[in-house]
Amino acid sequence: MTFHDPDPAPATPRFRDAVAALVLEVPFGRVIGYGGVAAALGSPRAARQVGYALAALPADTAVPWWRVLRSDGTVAMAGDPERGPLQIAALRDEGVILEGGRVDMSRFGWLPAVGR
DNA sequence: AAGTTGACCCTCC
DNA sequence: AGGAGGGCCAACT
Repeated sequence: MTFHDPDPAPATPRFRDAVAALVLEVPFGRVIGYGGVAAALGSPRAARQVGYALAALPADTAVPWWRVLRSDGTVAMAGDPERGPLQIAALRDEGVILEGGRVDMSRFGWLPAVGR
């Protein structure tokens, strides 16, 4: 008997996949912070990596990347002429209120395994 | 293999 | 309240 790979090395970065999987679980009308995703993945300090993972998502991804906001509840790429307004519009379309370009994380914030 | 980058976060002035 | 700097971890060149 040969020792086949007990754990097939992920050809693709595992963190990105984990981020995508988690964000994919964010319900409609809810948002989560980069730090929240990072903490859920076990690396509360890897908030930047979360943003980086979302940036690497394909354009046709099913991952609701627009539901991921900064810790302050502001849109990370609000300065982006393309995805900026697009993300804001998507959030408003889901019923998420942006007061002064800022979302109340205490209200719309969602955490996995906690729900509320 | 080492250095640089980055859709962030926290602390200090 | 606003602005600047350093720290972090993972991926890329």
